[in-house]
Parts: sequence; structure tokens; C-alpha cells
Amino acid sequence: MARGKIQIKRIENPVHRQVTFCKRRAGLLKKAKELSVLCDAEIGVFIFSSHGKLYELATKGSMQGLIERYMKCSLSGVQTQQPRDKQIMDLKEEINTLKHEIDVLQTGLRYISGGGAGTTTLDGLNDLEKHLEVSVYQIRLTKMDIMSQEIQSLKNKEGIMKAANEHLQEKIDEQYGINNTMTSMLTDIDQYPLWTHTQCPLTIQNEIYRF
Amino acid sequence: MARGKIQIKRIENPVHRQVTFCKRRAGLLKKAKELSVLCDAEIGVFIFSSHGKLYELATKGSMQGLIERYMKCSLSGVQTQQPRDKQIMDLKEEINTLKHEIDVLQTGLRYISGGGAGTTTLDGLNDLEKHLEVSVYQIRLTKMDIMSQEIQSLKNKEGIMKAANEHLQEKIDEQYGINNTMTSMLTDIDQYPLWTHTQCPLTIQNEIYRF
DNA sequence: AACTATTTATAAGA
DNA sequence: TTCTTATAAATAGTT
Repeated sequence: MARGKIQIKRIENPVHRQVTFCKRRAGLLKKAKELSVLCDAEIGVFIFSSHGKLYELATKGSMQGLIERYMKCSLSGVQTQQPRDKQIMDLKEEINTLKHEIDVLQTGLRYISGGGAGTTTLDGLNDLEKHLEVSVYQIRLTKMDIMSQEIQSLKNKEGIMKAANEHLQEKIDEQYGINNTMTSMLTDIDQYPLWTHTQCPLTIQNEIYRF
Repeated sequence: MARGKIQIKRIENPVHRQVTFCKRRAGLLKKAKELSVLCDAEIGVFIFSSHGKLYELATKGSMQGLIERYMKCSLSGVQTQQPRDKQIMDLKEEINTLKHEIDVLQTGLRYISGGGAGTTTLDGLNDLEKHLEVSVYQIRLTKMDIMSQEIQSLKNKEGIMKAANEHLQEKIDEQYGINNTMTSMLTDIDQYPLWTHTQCPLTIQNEIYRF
């Protein structure tokens, strides 16, 4: 986050990794403490370095107590005492759904990253093709959305701009009327395509004309 | 940390406290994930809100595994679990693992597809669209490839089949010549559209003619 | 939920 | 390591 953006992936240089580990570990624990104090939350953090060393933090009491509380909480789920079997079935179903999702993602990733070297069955390719077509369709919808928003915004700006230009034209006319000179210049402001603020040859100080 | 510095002490306004809790909780978990990836560390975080709700994160595997590791590391006592609860815990762990895997895959897919950035800008969407279109195009090429290979293969089979049929015809003719009977039958094998092996009225025992 | 003006965290360099 | 500093990221207050 400084002197250059970094990708969030394993740092290969061991020295660099160690330095970053120290810094970010300190940062993480600091943030955890702050959150605990600010929001009256009970927080446990443990960090095993890649070399196996343990760093821990437990706000409000001991890590033991926190772990016990964690056990109770994560077992009871959403307080609704479902029959255990139902709960287990549900969890297994969720696992299957997730596995299927992983399958799709893996296939897509393999295909795209391999430049097409992944799946080799016609059915697989058909599935993938459909999947990607849907993605493209969704992307186009989103693009349309963004573009129509932009068009609306530009239309609004155009309206404001026109009003501003007319107002300026009036001022100029007035000024020239007083000075009674150079009346032949800039008689028609509409000869200019539609000035943007920065392109406008007359600098506008008033914030009203800012966009 | 923005629009004004704050003191690190309990936020008394409950609404404000809740908002800050949400924001900082998300920030803390993000930082934990980043540290884990960057420095190859195994991290567990659990947060109990002031109202008792649990939020947790376990990088690389399950919270259960992390807690066990923690227990070993800190040389403390061990908890006891009922078998049913253990099973549910295990399933939840598996779900966490799978979710983590999905996270990784999605990140990878996003990285490869979009070149890294998010998908909320028009440029980003255009890039993504192009990328996916290229992928669809490649998929279609591959499909064409597979199909034309199949066609070629079928044509080859057709050729071999024809030769086989002709050879058989010769044998039959020869046989009929010796027997000197039924010479009027099957004089022209080409009157049959093109027999496949299984459709051929003459059963071929020799493996040479199998495809 | 979004949006910014700021603060904070931190990557790279010394 | 620790310090510095330019820059990225987080986020407090606001809309």
C-alpha cells in the first residue's frame, strides 16, 4: 500500500516476506484491538507464521475463554434447534452445491488460462460456451446501464452549460454596450460548439458553473 | 481515520457503533486474509459483537484445525466434544474450506479475465467482454476442430468399410462361383447405402474389420 | 449504501 | 532492523 501497489499473493522473497509479516501482523493486531475497544466486541486472533511460530491476541479475557465461547456459538448455529439430522443434511447439501460451483469455476479457469487446452469433450465445451455467453450478456446489460447513466449526466451538464453560456453572453453584451467597442466580436455565442468549463475562453470564478 | 480523527474508546452512540463495527470488521478480516496470503501464515480470527453474534475467519483450513493447533502450541488442556457435534463441526469446516477454495478460484478467474481490476468501470467491462468473446471464439474453434476430426475419422471408417465390403463381396462371389448357385443374388454390393459393421447382413468374424 | 476528505497503513528505499 | 516518505488503503462523517 505504498510506494507502489502490490498483488495479494505469496511474497516469494523470504526477507521481504518476513518484513511484511512483521509490519502487517502489527497492523492487524492493532486493528483488532481498536475494533474491540471502539465497538465493545470480544476478539480472538491467532497467527501462525510460515515457520510455525504462534502470535495471538485475545481482547477481554483469555484465549481459552474465547475458544470455549466460540465452540458453543458455532455449534448452536442460528439458535433454532433444528433436529440434528436435518441440520446435517442441510450442511451436506450446501457442501454439494459448493463443490459443483468449484467444478464450474475450475473448468472455466482451466479453459481460459490454458487458452483452450482444458476441456476436450464436446458437451463440456458446449456448457462452457453457454456459460460465457450468459456472462457476456450480463456484461452488456451492465454496460448499457452505465452508458445510459452517463448520457443522462451529459444531458444535464449540457443544460447547465447552455444556461451558463447564455448568462455570460448577456454579461458580455452588457459590457460591450457600456464600453461601446468591439461590438462586432463574439456576437453569436452559438458559433462555439458548446464550451466545457475548462475550454471556455472566459474564466468563470463562480462555483455555480463547476461540474 | 477520515473526515476527522477519532479517539480509540468505546463509541457510545449505538447506531454509530454498529456502523463502525460493520466497516472495521470487514477491514480486519480483509487484512487477515491478505496477511495470510502474502506471508503464507495461518490465521484464525473470531469476533463476538457486543450483542453476542459471532463472526469468524480461518485461513487455510478450518477453525477447528486452527484451534487444535493453537491448543498444542500453547500447551493447554483439550476440550471434549460429543460425536454428533463433532460431525456438524466437521461439516462446517468442510464448508469453510470449500468457500475458501471458491474465493481463490474466483479471484483467479477475475484476474485472468479482467487483468486484475474490478468490474465496475466501463473500460473494465469492455475488457472483460472482449476477453470472454475471445474465449467463446476459441471454444467454437475447438468445437469445430473436434467435429472436423470426427468427420475425418468417419470418412476414414467409411473408406475402410468400403474396402472390407468389397473384399467380402469378392469372397462371396468366389464362394458362389465354386458352389455355382444363387449367382443372381447380391451382384452389386453398391445397391446397399453403405453398411456399417453392425448393420452388415454378413457377420464378419475377423477382428481386422472392427472399428 | 455511496461518496469523499482525511487519516492510517505500509512498500520501497536508505 | 528501524526510519523515512510517497502512495495505497481504510474509514469517519456525510448524503
